Amino acid sequence: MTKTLPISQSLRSWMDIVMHRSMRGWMTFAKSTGLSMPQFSILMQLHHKGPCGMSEISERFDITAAAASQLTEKLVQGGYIERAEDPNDRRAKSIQLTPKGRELVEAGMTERYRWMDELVSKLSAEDKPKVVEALIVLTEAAKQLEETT
Amino acid sequence: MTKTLPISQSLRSWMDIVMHRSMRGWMTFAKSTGLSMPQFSILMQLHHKGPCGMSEISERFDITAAAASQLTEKLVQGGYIERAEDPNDRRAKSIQLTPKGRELVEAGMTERYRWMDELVSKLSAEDKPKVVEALIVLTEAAKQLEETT
DNA sequence: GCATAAAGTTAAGCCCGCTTAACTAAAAAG
DNA sequence: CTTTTTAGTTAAGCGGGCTTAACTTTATGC
Repeated sequence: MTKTLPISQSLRSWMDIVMHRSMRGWMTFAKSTGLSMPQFSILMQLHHKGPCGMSEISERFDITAAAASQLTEKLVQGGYIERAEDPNDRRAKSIQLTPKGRELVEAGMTERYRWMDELVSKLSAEDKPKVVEALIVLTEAAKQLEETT
Repeated sequence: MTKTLPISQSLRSWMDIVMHRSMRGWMTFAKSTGLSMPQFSILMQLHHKGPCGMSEISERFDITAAAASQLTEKLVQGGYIERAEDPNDRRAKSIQLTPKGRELVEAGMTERYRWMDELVSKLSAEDKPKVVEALIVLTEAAKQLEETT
């Protein structure tokens, strides 16, 4: 009867606990840097997807071009990103992280990873390989889903 | 040499992809409700931890009592929460979700769960039991970690 | 080549979250 | 019973994000 405890339920439990934890950690870190969440989110986006133009920022975050421009301006003045001219289209600007920006993002990730490492340390030796296997499967599935979206 | 692909790395990959996805989903939903993120976060907190007083809000979100008071005031006016007097301590107010508030939170969760269900549908029949097992192990470990913190 | 569209920027104005400071009311301490 | 502490509210003011509107500059369509 409980042979296969519903998989979706186990996923939900896991995600609930993890999201709660990570979300708070993320916001706390963002606040500690003195950056607002929108600003921090832009840095994260640049880290994940690499350099991009203004228009992509406004699309991604669903804000007007004006808002994107103003947000990035503050990040430029903070020294976290730089605006370069796109040689192919001189209207466009290529936005990318500066070393300082990259450093900050990585510090945030490190913080998040610390919790994960503590989590791993709670696992028994025999559980670990199983967990690794499952995580790889899940990650693969998630990537597939990203592509189709 | 690659016998045990580092477990922490597989966890990180998984978390990276999942956080990115969920975070965006969460903010998008919050925005669609017309509530700000701080407001929405308070509703989520109430849902997870149940009714609480003002002081707990300000502690949790690391804001002053004044800020907490103003934020909740807006949620009260929106009809999402209600402030009741604590009979034991007439200074204190017990804040809790109204049906409307609960509905909204649950709609948000449903949205998040939809993605997970799609994910599950990508898994092969033979992978599922393994994944369930691993998730249970991970959830257990995470709970242990919560307690000690 | 000229009109139109596209990529960004700038400024004015709005709402919001947050803080400090001054306050009310109830509980605890003495 | 008075003093002090605790829980919460209110108001003034700051800075931030966002929007609209007006503008500049570069690319494209015909």
